[in-house]
Amino acid sequence: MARRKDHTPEQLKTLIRSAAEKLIYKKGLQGLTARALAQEIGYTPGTIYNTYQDMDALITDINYETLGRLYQFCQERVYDLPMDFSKVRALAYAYVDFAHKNQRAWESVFATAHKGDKTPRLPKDYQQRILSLFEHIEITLKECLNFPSDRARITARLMWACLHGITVLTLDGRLKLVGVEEPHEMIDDLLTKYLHHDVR
Amino acid sequence: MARRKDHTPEQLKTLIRSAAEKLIYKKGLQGLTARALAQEIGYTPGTIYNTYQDMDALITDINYETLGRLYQFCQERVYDLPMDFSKVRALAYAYVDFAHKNQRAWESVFATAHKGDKTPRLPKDYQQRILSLFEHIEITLKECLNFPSDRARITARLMWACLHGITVLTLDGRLKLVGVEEPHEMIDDLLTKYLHHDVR
DNA sequence: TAGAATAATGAACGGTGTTCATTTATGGAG
DNA sequence: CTCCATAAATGAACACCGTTCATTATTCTA
Repeated sequence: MARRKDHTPEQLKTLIRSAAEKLIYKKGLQGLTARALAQEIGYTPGTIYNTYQDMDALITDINYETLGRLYQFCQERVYDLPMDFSKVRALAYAYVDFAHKNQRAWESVFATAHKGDKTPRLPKDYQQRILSLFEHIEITLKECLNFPSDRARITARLMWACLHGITVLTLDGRLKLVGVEEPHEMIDDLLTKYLHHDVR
Repeated sequence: MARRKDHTPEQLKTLIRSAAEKLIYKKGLQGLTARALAQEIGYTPGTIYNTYQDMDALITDINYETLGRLYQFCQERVYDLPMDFSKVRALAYAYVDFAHKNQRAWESVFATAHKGDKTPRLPKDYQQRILSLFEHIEITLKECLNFPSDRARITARLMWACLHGITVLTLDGRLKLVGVEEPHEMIDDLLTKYLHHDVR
């Protein structure tokens, strides 16, 4: 068949993306193959390549979507909280909670693909979305803990790195062996000591 | 041909492993394929499967080796340092420095393989080697900063998580965009605030 | 020296991403 | 209403991937 026009190009793109997200949710990145995806949406593999240049572009698109959801998730968790330390903590909790609730999608974002040597420069929108996450922490530090701008910048990045490490280690089933405590406890420990150093 | 016996089984295992490490060093995990590896050592793919059950077992073995090198690297960096904060800091530096010097190998260790759902329980030796790393930090905290045992345990894990996060974010070329400062600076910032909170 | 044991092979299977000539349904023009 | 240009979907094909295993060639043993 050809030109079925069951879907407009945009509908098709959405269809592909949501089917791909479903596959990642169920089986992880490994489960996302062109053929499985095609089967899922009732098309053949070739069709996917009319919409996305390659599977990598699709994955990047999904990761972009995931970053957006992460951002929104963090926003909703903290927007109505008082402007004090509890808001900073809630923001940190939100990050690891999102990762745990969306494990496979989150792993996909940070999977070290590194196909060959080419560092695949990410699209500008994608970069901007990452920056937004940093800015959110940065602003929160300024507003809630009265951090000066430069200090907030540095701290935001360090905080993110630590959160990221905590998340990786608590998510990765292989490392369960280290007896990691609940991530929230680790965050409490980190924040009360690291941040209060400045605050007091 | 058959039974060439150019190499004893052990020689062959070493040959395979070092050739595989070379491939990972040059091209990353993506570059390590059974066929490329066979070519590298002058055998055919089938031969590899006489030595290793599958490619995963080979990778696990290499990662085990890498963990050993990491441990030794950290030891050598700190063993002759005075028993104070500078030793703790040197240990943290050692971790990120090793990761940067052995980028591809380090990535291989922490690559979220997750083939399917099966969490591939790691060999006992492998687990022990990870534990050794934690213990090294733990002991250092006790000896250099007079941490009580339980506090050292918790702090060692948190410290490792943060180091890990810092390493990931500074290594991943895709995330260069966040303007991460030198990892040493981040570590200084983290340690002086987080650890000194207890020390003072 | 004959035969058993074993190391290495390489063809084959089912999987992957990707390309592209071909086919086919459709929207518009005559 | 018919025809055709256009666009959409196909599916066969290519070059890879990990893995298996009957076969082959070599060495060791008796």
